[in-house]
Amino acid sequence: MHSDERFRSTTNWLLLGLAGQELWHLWPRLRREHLPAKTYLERSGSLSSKVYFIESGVVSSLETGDVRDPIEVGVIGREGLIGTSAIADLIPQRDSLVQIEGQALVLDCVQLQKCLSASPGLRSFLSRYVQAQMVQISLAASAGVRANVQQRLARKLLMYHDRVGADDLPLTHENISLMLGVRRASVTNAVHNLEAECLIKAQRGLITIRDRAGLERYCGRFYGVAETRYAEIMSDTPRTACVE
Amino acid sequence: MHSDERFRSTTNWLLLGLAGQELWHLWPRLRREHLPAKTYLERSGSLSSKVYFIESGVVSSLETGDVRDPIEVGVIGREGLIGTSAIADLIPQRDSLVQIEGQALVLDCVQLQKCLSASPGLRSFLSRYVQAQMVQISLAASAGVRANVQQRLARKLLMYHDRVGADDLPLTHENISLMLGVRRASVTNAVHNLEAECLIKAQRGLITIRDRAGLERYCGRFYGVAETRYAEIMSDTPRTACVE
DNA sequence: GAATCTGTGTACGCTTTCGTACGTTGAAGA
DNA sequence: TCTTCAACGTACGAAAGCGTACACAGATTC
Repeated sequence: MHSDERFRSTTNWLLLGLAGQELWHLWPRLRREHLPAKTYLERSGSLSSKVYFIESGVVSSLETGDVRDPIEVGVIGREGLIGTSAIADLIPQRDSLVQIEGQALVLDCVQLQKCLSASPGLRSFLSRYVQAQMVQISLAASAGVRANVQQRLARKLLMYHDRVGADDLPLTHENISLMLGVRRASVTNAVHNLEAECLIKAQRGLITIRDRAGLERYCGRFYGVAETRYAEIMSDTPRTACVE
Repeated sequence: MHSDERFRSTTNWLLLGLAGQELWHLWPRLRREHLPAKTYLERSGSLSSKVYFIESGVVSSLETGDVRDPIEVGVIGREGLIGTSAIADLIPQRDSLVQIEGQALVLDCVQLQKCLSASPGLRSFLSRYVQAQMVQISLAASAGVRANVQQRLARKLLMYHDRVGADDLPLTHENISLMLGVRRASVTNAVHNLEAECLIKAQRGLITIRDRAGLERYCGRFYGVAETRYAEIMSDTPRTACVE
């Protein structure tokens, strides 16, 4: 089973976190797929047939509201999956757009449903992930109202940094401005400010993280909570562990 | 079974939407409880032991982030329940504060878990409700970034109006300002503007809806989407119905 | 090498909202 | 009736961000 072991390696945290039994059901049905930048993995309101366990790259979850002016309410990478709506047997409620290319292990929705029925453990695990996503969206709402543009930029960069696992983030100001829901010029300005504090370095279409700790300090209370809660929620000590 | 029928009446939409079988499991374990204003039904990070199927009144879901300056990311009334985190066997991730008093049918979390295990239909039904909540939070994030104070006020009033089912909303400017994350003076101003357009009438601690359609128009794209999607999600035609 | 396009720098007046502060009024308690 | 207090009205300078516009530079295409 040596080659099998190699085959079964992944960088997706959810799959890594699954206990043997659940993974066994799932694994044979997964297919690896490349995720090119600027492609949609799902669109709000359109039936999607696949679920993506992200292994690398970054996908943003966009609230389109009434279609125009979408904003980024979530960021998903190797710690998560695209297609949570399929868990509840629903069509997607948000757009999922690949921001930074990568790859994913892909599962057919029908197969997912089968696995969920067969494995209560998987269902409860993914339910917890859904809650983790709610936390992220919720904190995005909070930051959107209370944080200024610089802080929101810093927050976004940190979230991307977490998921890319490298200091170079291929992002344009234009791109960022659309996600944050601000002017492109405001982003340029904010980037300059962060650069002036030596927290990042900006080149054409590329932002490099220079001082992560500094960025976190800059961001203050708007970064960290979601990450801590993700760890808590996805750790194998749910509710019952909190009871005395 | 005449008296039994009477006993089993409720105004909670979720319970009303449950098919007979699922409701039978649930009903004997429900106890009616009064929800006084300004009380917390659950707090982020603290173990909660109950789930509330709201029958009347309004509860707001607050993202506390790092504790100070909470903001309202969701509004729950007779169409929903408090305690979605318990479905995934997790502790609450947000605060739930009773804004307008009412009553609820209350279920113990342990009982809920039993019912969920016994009834897959219930589980899938409540999973869908969780998705509906995500939609609401997501749209709150969108509105928080893109809408101005007046629009956000209008949105909030409409959401409360939906849930109260009457035109009188007992809300103070102070109260609203905390939820929207703006100055109290900004709310006073926004209230005046809506009043000037004869959309509402404001008295001390009370806002009366005068022209709901007008409010919706004023609010534009920031109201309606969540409500439509709630209906879609909770209707008994999930995914499969969308496949040709 | 020229043309073109995408990404970035920058500026200016304008609007919204903020921070702060103080005055007024309605309602409830003494 | 008087007091007290929560709720509301209002004001003013400051700051953040917007809309718009135009110029420039690196990269790509022809």
